[in-house]
Amino acid sequence: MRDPLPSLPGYSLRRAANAAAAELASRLGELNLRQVDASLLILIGENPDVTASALGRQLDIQRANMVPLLKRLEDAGLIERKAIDGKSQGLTLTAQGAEITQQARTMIERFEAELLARIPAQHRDHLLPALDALWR
Amino acid sequence: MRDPLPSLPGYSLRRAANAAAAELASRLGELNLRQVDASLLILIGENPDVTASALGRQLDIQRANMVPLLKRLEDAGLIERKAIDGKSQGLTLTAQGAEITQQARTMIERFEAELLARIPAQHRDHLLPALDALWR
DNA sequence: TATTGTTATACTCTATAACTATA
DNA sequence: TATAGTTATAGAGTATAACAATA
Repeated sequence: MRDPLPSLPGYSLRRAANAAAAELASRLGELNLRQVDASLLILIGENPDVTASALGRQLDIQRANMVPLLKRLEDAGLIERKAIDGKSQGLTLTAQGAEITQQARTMIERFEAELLARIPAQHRDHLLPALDALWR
Repeated sequence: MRDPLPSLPGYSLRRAANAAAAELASRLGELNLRQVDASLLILIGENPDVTASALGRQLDIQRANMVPLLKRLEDAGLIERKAIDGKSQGLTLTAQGAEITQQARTMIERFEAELLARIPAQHRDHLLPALDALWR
């Protein structure tokens, strides 16, 4: 079939992102985590007592949508909430959450290394700077 | 906030793809098209009498999900179906569909050019080959 | 007045299973 | 037996509006 779409960077960007996301989702599934769960756990681990609102701003997730995401992590025993003041809650990893987060980080690092390994060497180091220019 | 995620190519891939998709969606909205509509119209224009199943295979969209997509394009008067044999239907653009498709292609080409222009020159030509290695 | 956390809700996208009819 | 088109449905993901309580 004639298909001019793959020559478009924006189209290839979406297809590559979808392919990578599907593969990572499959691997993180072994830890009963989705990508967004892993992102939240990593950020909470790096920023103890961070608030739900701050996490949402960092990940471009709206406040209202953070509620079920955090509830899921809390129900799984991976994070804890404690009141900072009357209206804010600080989030931290539980011991179990820290352990799962470390496993997820190891898994993600391996995945990222494998992703890069698929890219021909002469293009490899250009991917991240090029992507950064598109969203940061 | 400490955030190690942007250093991960897979994460940046998703963020860049989302940012690009949101912007293109906004522009195509002026033509009352979504990205998937534009992709379908372009492929149908390039491949007259293509079947719904073949389109789905090319775009990794399942047969069942093609039904509402094509119905929408047909209801908008952009595509037509005519029986190839007892079970297959050939899809073609209507005159109006061809016109809208041309407008979409012009819009997309401008968008793609602007995307590439944002990437520093020394990285620009590496993006598409790097992405291709991740999904093709 | 702005922000935090929350509830409720709706819409889109996608995945799965099943069915009919035809090649 | 495999394929094309379709229907129905369920699950994610996301967007919007509104509310109470607090900074």
